[in-house]
Amino acid sequence: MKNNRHPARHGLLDESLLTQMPPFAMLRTDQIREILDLATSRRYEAGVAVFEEGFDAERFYVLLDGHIRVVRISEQGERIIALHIPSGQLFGIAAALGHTTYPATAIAAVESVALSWPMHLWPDFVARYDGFATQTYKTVGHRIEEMSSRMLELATQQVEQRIACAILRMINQSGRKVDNGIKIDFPITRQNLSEMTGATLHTVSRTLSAWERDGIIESQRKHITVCDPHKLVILSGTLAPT
Amino acid sequence: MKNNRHPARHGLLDESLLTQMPPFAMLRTDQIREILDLATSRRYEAGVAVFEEGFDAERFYVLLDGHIRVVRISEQGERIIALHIPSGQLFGIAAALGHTTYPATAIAAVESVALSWPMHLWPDFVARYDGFATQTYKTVGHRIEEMSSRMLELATQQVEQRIACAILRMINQSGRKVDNGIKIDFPITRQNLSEMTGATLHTVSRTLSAWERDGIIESQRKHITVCDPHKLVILSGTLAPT
DNA sequence: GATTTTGGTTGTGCTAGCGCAAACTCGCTG
DNA sequence: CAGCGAGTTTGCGCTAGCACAACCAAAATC
Repeated sequence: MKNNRHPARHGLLDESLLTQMPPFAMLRTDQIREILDLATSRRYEAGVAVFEEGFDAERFYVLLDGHIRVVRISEQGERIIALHIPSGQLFGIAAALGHTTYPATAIAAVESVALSWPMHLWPDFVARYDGFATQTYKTVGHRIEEMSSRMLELATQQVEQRIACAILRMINQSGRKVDNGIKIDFPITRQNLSEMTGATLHTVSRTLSAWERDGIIESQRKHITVCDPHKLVILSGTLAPT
Repeated sequence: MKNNRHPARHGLLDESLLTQMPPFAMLRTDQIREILDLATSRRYEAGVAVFEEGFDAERFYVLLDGHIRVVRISEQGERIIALHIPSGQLFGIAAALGHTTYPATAIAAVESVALSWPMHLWPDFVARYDGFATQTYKTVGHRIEEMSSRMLELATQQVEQRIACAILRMINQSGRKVDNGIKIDFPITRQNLSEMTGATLHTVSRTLSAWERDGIIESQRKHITVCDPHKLVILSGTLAPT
């Protein structure tokens, strides 16, 4: 997934890009060709917003490479990370759920590449491509489940457990095996982690320091490697993060 | 909505029952007749579970009358209320989002009546009845938005603000105008409110007592009337509850 | 390679809200 | 109508985690 970082400008997109992606997995090559011909491809620098909360939901996206953070901001300016989107998934599909504007902001966590289509093609996609709707709604289902689990955590768990859950979740979704453990393969700062757990970055930092002392994790700046996942699960209160 | 509490056993259901409900609003009478003929109607006592987390998602439901609480329980036995379903809405539609089991428990908050259909009819409904899918996914969209707002609250707001948000939300969704203000038209205990906000029932009780002293609300056991919604909005930090 | 920026660590109060405990009040049931 | 159970109120001490603050270190920029 990390290769081929600049897949193409229009017309040069390779069919194989979409074949592994759930929403398109069961389509024939010629169908994928059609879809690609309608797509706009764009690269986003790390930190750049793909779309912003409140703006007209004109397009829907599929992430080809990279990682997206879905973010909401409270009136007091506090930020939370509602969701992480790994590559291969659809995002910005709010309009398919009846919204006219994006209900959250999508920010590239690393340099990312996404295809997008104007929203008016959505009904065509659903009608024409078998399994597209099903796969999409499955994705929605997962995200709902994840959100409800996170609500449960926020409402009932201590900060330390919430941090553990957040890390386990990221490992499950985007962990890469490395020699000394499993590494989260996109950058996360303590600040980010605090925005995922509703804690302060200070508390997060203290907690991670303690875990590092105990050999549970290793962390470089912006990167975390879990050496002892099992201990983390214990700490998390085993809410079996989704 | 409060009349006709025992709409019927099979075969005696009245078409008019469904015409005001969004998912069926744009259907012809004969289509509604078809749908009703396939439905099972059942009454649920207050406190009874319509379905439970983890069980096979065999049926989907529409609430004709009453109120449903969607509940999740943590491993430590802590409960949270993820959602309130007012009458007229679909619920238990997890299978349409790719789940094979219900991801949460649905409990009747008051004596309630719901229709249900076996899940295998879902694809037919979507295919045959125009607008059914659209309306359904709109509902899903609202619930996602509500959940994400609540995550934002849980992560960033103080307990008092969260309680204010929770009450405002219920008022918007199911407030009934009464002489001294607006009343939430289903029973809520302090315990319930604590399960919605991730606070203890003690703190909730204290907060409501203070508000009652200040004339913002009036409360009887299991019932809350908001006398001064504006003050509550101020207290809520105006996250514009969804 | 000096400087600035961004991210991380750590220490020290302080307080919101929890945990525990006790008592009180409706409304129901036998 | 006594007794019970469910819901509520209130007091008190304690602590998890926040706020504030100062400092450190990697990495980007010039």
